[in-house]
Amino acid sequence: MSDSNNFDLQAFLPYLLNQAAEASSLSFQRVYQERYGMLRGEWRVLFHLGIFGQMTARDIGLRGKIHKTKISRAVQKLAEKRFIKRQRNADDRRQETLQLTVSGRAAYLELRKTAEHYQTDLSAEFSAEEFALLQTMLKRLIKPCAQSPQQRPLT
Amino acid sequence: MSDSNNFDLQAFLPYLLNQAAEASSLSFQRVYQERYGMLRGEWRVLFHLGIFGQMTARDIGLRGKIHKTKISRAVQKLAEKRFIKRQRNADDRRQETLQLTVSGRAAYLELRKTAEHYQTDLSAEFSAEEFALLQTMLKRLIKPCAQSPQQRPLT
DNA sequence: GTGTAATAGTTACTTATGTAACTAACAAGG
DNA sequence: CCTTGTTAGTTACATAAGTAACTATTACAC
Repeated sequence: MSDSNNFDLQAFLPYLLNQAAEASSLSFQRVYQERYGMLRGEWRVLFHLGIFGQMTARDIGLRGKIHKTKISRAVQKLAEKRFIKRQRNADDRRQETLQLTVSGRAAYLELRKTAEHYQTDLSAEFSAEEFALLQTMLKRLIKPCAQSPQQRPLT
Repeated sequence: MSDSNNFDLQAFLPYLLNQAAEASSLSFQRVYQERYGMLRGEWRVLFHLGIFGQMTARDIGLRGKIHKTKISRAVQKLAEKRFIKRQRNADDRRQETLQLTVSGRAAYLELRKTAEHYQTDLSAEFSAEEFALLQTMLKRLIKPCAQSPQQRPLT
């Protein structure tokens, strides 16, 4: 066994997950990229603010496990696009409170609708039970592997 | 509904898959990176050659859906490390036949063993049926999204 | 207060990678 | 042959992103 050539790369979970993540991202990516000129980090920050309201960069990083330099850059781009408003916090002047502008909220709602449709399409591949199980299993995979604060390149 | 804040980012499949892919890659990455100084593209090429024997860069790209420039760079690195042997094909002198050297095969076998252990650990989180279903579902997600030949950044 | 440590966020530097342009080799029609 | 088109693989250029160093601010001990 230690020399037989029977390793199944297509069954190796990190590889499989990576391929699935790539494949499942393509269509959605096209929308936020071609329509709003956003990168991955940007839509993620946008969604965090759309969902949770005003947050600091730190909050977003903790919740989304995103490295602070990625957030810093995404925030700059989103501010240039006038999608978010930055306001230094009076209590602690190191922090900045971020929130969506009107057009930022519009972009968020538009992208959220796209995401919902996309999710519907993806889930149509499976039964409701299967899909729910898939989500549960993925969440279980995420938790135990205590993710390092720094984000690393994928396998 | 179009303005309510109930979108669940943690349930959005491209996001979930991405997080799961990242989390599940970390430990394995540590091994191939710290032990062999390899990047993602390199272990993938190494595994293709370990599993399928000699191949051209083109073959690897087709099978693994990896962009040719990534392969070209990975092949260079692996050749520098003396893990693969490159040989111009006599029939068609554009092509190069790649195969593992003895030390390349040793690295492959070592990493494969690591991968197998790692896979075992991951699968221990679930029942055998659940784990098999997870793999099946991921494969189904990969197929329909006809992946573009160029690899794109993840969502 | 004063000094030390910790935190929020930015920037510099290096490396990685996608895109497109390129070289070299083959194929096929004339 | 010679031209046109295609393919295997590499390289150049621009952009993305991780690491570490940095600035500014706060917290805490003394």
